[in-house]
Parts: sequence; C-alpha cells; structure tokens
Amino acid sequence: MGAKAGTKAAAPFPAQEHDHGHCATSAMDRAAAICAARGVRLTELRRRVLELVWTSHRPIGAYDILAQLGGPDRPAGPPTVYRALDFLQENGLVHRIASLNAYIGCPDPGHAFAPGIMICEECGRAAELHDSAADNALSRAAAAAGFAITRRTIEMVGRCRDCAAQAA
Amino acid sequence: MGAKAGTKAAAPFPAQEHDHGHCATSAMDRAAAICAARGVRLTELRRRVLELVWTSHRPIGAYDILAQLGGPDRPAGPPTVYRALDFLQENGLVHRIASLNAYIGCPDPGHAFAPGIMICEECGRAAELHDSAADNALSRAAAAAGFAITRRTIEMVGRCRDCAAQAA
DNA sequence: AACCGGTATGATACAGTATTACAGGTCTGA
DNA sequence: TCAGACCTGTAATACTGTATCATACCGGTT
Ligand SMILES: [Zn+2]
Ligand SMILES: [Zn+2]
Ligand SMILES: [Zn+2]
Ligand SMILES: [Zn+2]
Repeated sequence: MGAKAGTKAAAPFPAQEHDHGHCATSAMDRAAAICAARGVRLTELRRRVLELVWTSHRPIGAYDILAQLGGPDRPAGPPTVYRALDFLQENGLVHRIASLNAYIGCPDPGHAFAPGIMICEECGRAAELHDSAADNALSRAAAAAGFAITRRTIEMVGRCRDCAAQAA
Repeated sequence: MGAKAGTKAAAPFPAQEHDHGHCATSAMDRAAAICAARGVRLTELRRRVLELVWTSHRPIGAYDILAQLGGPDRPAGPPTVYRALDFLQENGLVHRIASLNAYIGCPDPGHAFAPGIMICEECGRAAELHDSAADNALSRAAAAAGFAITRRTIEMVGRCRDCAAQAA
C-alpha cells in the first residue's frame, strides 16, 4: 500500500543495494547542465565539494567535507568549503539541514519550492519529500493566521521503509 | 477553508500593544503548575531562564540569556543555561528554533505534537502554528513514502499580519 | 601581448554555539 | 542523620560559521 502515486514520484529513499556510482555521476551531470544554463561556473573546488556531498545519502557536515578536501596533511580553511556550499545551495544543488547542521545533495535540482527532508534515525540517510497537499495545507494555515511565508524549513526525523522492514 | 478550527485557536501573534507583563506572569504560573503536576522542580535558576525567554516574543539565544544571568561582572558558564534550557524543553515550556539557534517560550505547554513556528523577518517575533489539516497532510505524505515520523521541525520565515498592515 | 574589472580561492584570525568532565552543593526521603 | 539523587559552578574543549585581506584566475579590451 502506501504510494498510490499517480505521479512518477521517484522513490525518496533509494534501495539499500543500488548503483550509487550512478547517483553520483548523474548528479554531477545535472549540476554541470544547470550551471551551464545559468551561466555560473562549476569550478573544480565546487565540483569536488559536490562529489563529497554525494558520497552517500547521509547528510555530511561542513567540517567533514573540509577534512576530506585537502587530505590530512594540507587542510583547507573553513571559508573555502562554506563558500562552495553557499554556491551549491544558491543553485539548488544541495540543501542545508538546519536541525543537523549538515548538507545533502539534491536529487532533483530545479524544483521551485524547498522540499521537506526525511531523516532516518536508524540508517542516517536523508531524502526529500515533495507533496503539494501538505504544502498547500501549511500555506493555508499560515495565511489564516495572517502570515505570509517567504521561506520554510520542514525536517522530519523517523524511520525509513527499509529500516522498518529490517526491524520486523 | 484554511482554519476551520473547531478549536479555539488563540491569535498566534499578540497585538503590538498588549500587556506583556501578563504574558510573562501567566507563563510562569503555567510553568509552575506543570512542574508541580509532573513532580519536577522549577528551581530558581530555571525560573530566571524562563523569565528571560519570556521578556519578549522574539526568540533569544542561549548566550544572550547567559549574558543576562549573572550581570556583566560575574557571567555564568554555558552549561548552566543549556541545562536549564534542556529542562524547559523536556517539559514543553520552551521550544528551540533550529534555523535561528534560539529559543522561544511556549504559550500553551502541554500540546501533544511539536508546533510549527512562524518567524516574522520584519519585527523578529515568533509564534506557534497548530493546524491539524497541515499535520495530517504531512503525516500522510510521509507515510506514503514509507516513512514513520517521530519528530519534526517546521519553521517558516515571512511577514506577520501586523507588519504587513504597517507596510501597506 | 599587456591591461583591467569581476570572480574565485587561499590563509589567518575570530565569533558564536554547544558539550564534556569533574567538583561541590542542595534537596528529599529513609 | 545519612545516603543518594538531583542540581549548579567552573574550566576546558569541540563544533559551526564569519570577517578580513591578500592573491590567483578568467574573460574581454586595447
Ligand atoms: Zn545513491
Ligand atoms: Zn533508514
Ligand atoms: Zn506578550
Ligand atoms: Zn512582524
């Protein structure tokens, strides 16, 4: 049951045993295309940071990225990674997760509205949730309180389908 | 549509010119009642921290509280205020706002589910939003993705009714 | 080629937020 | 009273993010 989905709605959490190399390379391809279309530069540094974000489906902290950027011998400075992350966020290629102080690659850059983020406390993976019914309900409720939303953050912690199945 | 609300739904943002002393003292009264009912101790330190949180409807940072706890001469240590804030959160008396690293007093302790938080970028005030339709829509959408929510964070930045009226 | 403005990166220092570890104090019930 | 749980103080440290200034790169112009 669950996903009745008239829409294609790519499975939010990928299968446990998937070809993650494909996730990563296709994310890099999409990023290159988007940057080209926007006329912004996906430099070597930004590419490396994005690759590090995409090493798994688990959110990664800025300082974890930092530690892997220059090797243990020649560490980079914090601004280096924060600037790259800012660039990637501005172009919708990564999302920041406020409740974790961490970053996750966006599997579908270009979506208009900020997605909800589901975080599995079992396996540590995070995935996006897009649902117009929930968006609309929230907007309506805020509007009823006289509040006009300009940005929002929705982060959910819980248990993903795979981990629930494994526990049973 | 929107808030059909069979519930009373107190106005989320208080009027600009309200008797805020009343907000604060009634919050302290509710806190005392809740702690008594739960058999936990609302100590002097915890009471002072809660009062500082309630000095306005604007979220306040832990270090702002810290600075006001012992005067500028004898500042308290960070664990002092963090422990008090942890206690207040556990008992539902304050909420943490992840996107601001700040804390806000809960005007209605005891509500079962975590509220959404509306943050006005104009006046800086924050208020809770409770809406069962939005809650349900989000829960349904997550369930459709096979995700079971145990905690959630919903934070909205925008413009409150008062500030919108003032701008017009 | 030499120049130039805009953009990106490097490097250092610092600010802001939160936790760990340990010691000492206070309350409460047996 | 005494033991044990709970609460607070203090110091040190870890984690997260910015400010500042200097240098390097890139693309277009002369
Ligand atoms: Zn993958
Ligand atoms: Zn999981
Ligand atoms: Zn008030
Ligand atoms: Zn406002």
